[in-house]
Amino acid sequence: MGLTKAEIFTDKQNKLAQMMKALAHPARIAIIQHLIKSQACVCGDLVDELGLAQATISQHLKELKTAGLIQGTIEGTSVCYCIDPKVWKQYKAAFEAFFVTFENGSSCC
Amino acid sequence: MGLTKAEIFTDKQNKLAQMMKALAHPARIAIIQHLIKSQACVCGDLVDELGLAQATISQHLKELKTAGLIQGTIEGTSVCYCIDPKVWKQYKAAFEAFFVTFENGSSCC
DNA sequence: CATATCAATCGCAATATTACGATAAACTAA
DNA sequence: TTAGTTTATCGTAATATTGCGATTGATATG
Repeated sequence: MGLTKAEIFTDKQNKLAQMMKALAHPARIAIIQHLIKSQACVCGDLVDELGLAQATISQHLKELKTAGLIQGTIEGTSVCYCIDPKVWKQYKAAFEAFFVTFENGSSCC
Repeated sequence: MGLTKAEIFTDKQNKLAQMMKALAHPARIAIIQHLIKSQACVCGDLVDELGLAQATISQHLKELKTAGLIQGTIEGTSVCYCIDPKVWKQYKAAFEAFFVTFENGSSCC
């Protein structure tokens, strides 16, 4: 079916899965890392950095924007992207909260 | 195309994206959480807990097993699943390492 | 042995994702 | 205005994911 049955899961489960999904592609990881590395705002040189077509990059940027992880401000003809620190912290906290639920456990089988 | 161009990204980027993907579905999140909650190993009652068909649960379990996050040992007619603490720690470390790359930053645009 | 139970796998249908060329929209500069 | 630059969007093709019914294989139990 390809259609996730979101209604049978909790809001938290759906949201966490959505967060994971936003980062579940190497291109989006690479975009985030590039935005972080180049301290200042980075515009369209992502196309040169990664080996993907402009349309593809734009699509990934859109997904990251929809996820809230990045912001884009128009600057002349180009657009300036950067991480949204607030959302970043939320992601970080959500991931930490998830991973902390299983600590120092030993496998039982 | 639907085919990720893995060869243009680094190993780390591909691996991290793969990890995210393994958890990028509410059913898999729910499975993990259920395994954690019920301290002891839980076998086939996942089908009763979540509202998904047996075949679907089995498929998600397989993906989690492929990701290394869970182990399954046969116990009579049923199978006993639990988290692999070693891999869990690796995931935790990888996610932390990723999120720590952007700290106390302020949005620049 | 026959039957019941549990989990994995197969096969299929519906939908989602990834990628890209082509085009459009917005702005700059000449 | 015209041409050039940059990014978004559209349309399309290839592939992946999700979900489930049906079947299979393995192991109990009568």
